[in-house]
Amino acid sequence: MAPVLEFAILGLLQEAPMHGYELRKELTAKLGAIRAAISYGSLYPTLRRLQAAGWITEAAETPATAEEVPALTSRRGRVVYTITAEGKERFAQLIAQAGPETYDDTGFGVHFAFFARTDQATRLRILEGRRRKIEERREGLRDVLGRAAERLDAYTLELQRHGLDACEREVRWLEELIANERSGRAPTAPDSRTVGGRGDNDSPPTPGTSRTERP
Amino acid sequence: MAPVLEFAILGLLQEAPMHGYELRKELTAKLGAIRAAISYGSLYPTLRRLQAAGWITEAAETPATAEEVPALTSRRGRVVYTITAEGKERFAQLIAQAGPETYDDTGFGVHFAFFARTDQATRLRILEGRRRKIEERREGLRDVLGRAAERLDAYTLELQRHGLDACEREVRWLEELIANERSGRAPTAPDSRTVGGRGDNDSPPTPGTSRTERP
DNA sequence: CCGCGATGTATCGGGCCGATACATCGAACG
DNA sequence: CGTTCGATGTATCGGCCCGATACATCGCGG
Repeated sequence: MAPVLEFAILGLLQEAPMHGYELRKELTAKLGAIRAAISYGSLYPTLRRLQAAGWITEAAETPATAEEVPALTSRRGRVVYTITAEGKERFAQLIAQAGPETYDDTGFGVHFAFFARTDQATRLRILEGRRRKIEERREGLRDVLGRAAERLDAYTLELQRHGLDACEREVRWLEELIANERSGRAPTAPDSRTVGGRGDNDSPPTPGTSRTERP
Repeated sequence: MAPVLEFAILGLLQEAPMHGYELRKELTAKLGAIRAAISYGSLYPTLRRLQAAGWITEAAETPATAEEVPALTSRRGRVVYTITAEGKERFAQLIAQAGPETYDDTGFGVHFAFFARTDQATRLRILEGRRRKIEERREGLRDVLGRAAERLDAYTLELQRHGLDACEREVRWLEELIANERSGRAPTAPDSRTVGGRGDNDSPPTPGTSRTERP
C-alpha cells in the first residue's frame, strides 16, 4: 500500500529539490542501515509515478540567469524534482496511517528514518507495533528451537539461534527508544549537538540530548 | 542468477517429496530467521518453473493400494513434488558457484541453512565472502556516522548506529563460525546430539559436537 | 448444524532489484 | 597533448518475490 521508495522520496524532497542521482545518494546515505543501495530501476519508475499522481513536479535544470553560456556545450539536462503541496499532504497521510506493512523490516526502517518529521504519538505507536511484530518473530523462533530442534541440522539451528539473538537485541533497543519517547527526550545523542535544520515544516522540535549506557 | 526459492526448494526436496503446503511450512520453519513466510504467489510459479526445467517432477497423490475408497469423497488432488537426478545435480552446481548474490542477506541465509549439504571448503568460502560484504557495509555506516553526522537528524543517526552494531555483531559471529570450520568442528551445539539423518546423499558427515562460549 | 480454523491449490498486480546502455566531465598519467 | 578512468547523470528491461484474493475440503466445538 505504501511502497518504501514513495515514502522516502517524498520525505527527502521536503529537505530540498533534487535530481535523480543526488536523490539516490541521499537515499543510500539515509537508508544505508536497512538497504544496500537504491536501484535506478526502481527509482526512476517511482519518480514518474509520483509525478503522474501530482505529488512531485519535474523540471529541466535552467541556466542561472538565462543569459549565461546559452549554447556553449549545451549542458545535458538534469531533471530536478520538487515536492508539491499535495505531495507534502500525501507524506503526512502516509505517516498517519500505520498499517501492518509499517512494521516489517524495511517498512519500519524507512519510517524510523523520518521520525524527525513524525509527531511523538505516531512515533510511539510505530515503535510499539514494531516491538510486537519482533516479539512474535522471536516466539516463532523459540518454538522452532524448542519443539522442532531434533528435526533440524546443527547449521540451521545455529541460524535460528543467531536470528533469535537479533530479535532479543532489537526488542531491547525498542524498549529503550520507547522509554525515551515516553519521557519526551530525543534518541541517544552521543555528543551534544542540537539538530540544526531551519524548520520549513511542522517537524517536532527534537528536544534536548540524553544518554543511555553506551557512550 | 540463483533465486532464493529455487535453491531452497531443491534443497528441501532432497529430504523427502512434498506437496506445496508442506513445502511452505518446512520452508518457513527452516528460513524463519531470515524470511517471514514464503508466499504462494512465489512458491507455485517457482515450482512450475522448476518442473519445466526438469529439476523436479509433479505427480497427483495416488491412493495407497488403489483399491481403498476409490470414489467415496474423491480426495482433492494433492500434488506431490519430487526432485530428479538433474535437480540434485543443479543443486550441487548452485552450491559450487558462489557469486556476489550469495553474500547478501537472504542469499547468505538460505545458503547457510543448507550448509549440512555443503562441503567444508565451500562453507568456508561463503562465510568469508559474507564477512567481507558485512565489513564493507560496516565501513560505509562508519563513514556516514563520521563524516555526514551533522547533516542527519538524531533518529537517522540512531538507525545507523543500530545497523552498525548489528554489523559488528555479525562479523564476530562469522569469525566464530570460520574458526570452528577451520578446526573441523560443527557449529555450536548446546547439548550433545549427533544429527540423525540417514544419509541418502553425499552430504558431509557433520562431525562431533563442540562448545564455544555461550552455553 | 453451523461456523471456524487448518489444510490445500492457484492467480494477479505491482514493487523493487540487477544488468545494461549511453553520455558528459575533470583529473591523472604517459 | 591525448587518453583513459572514475564520478556524474538519465533511462529501460527482464525477472523474483510479495500481498491480496479466490475457492474447496475436513474435523471439531458450540
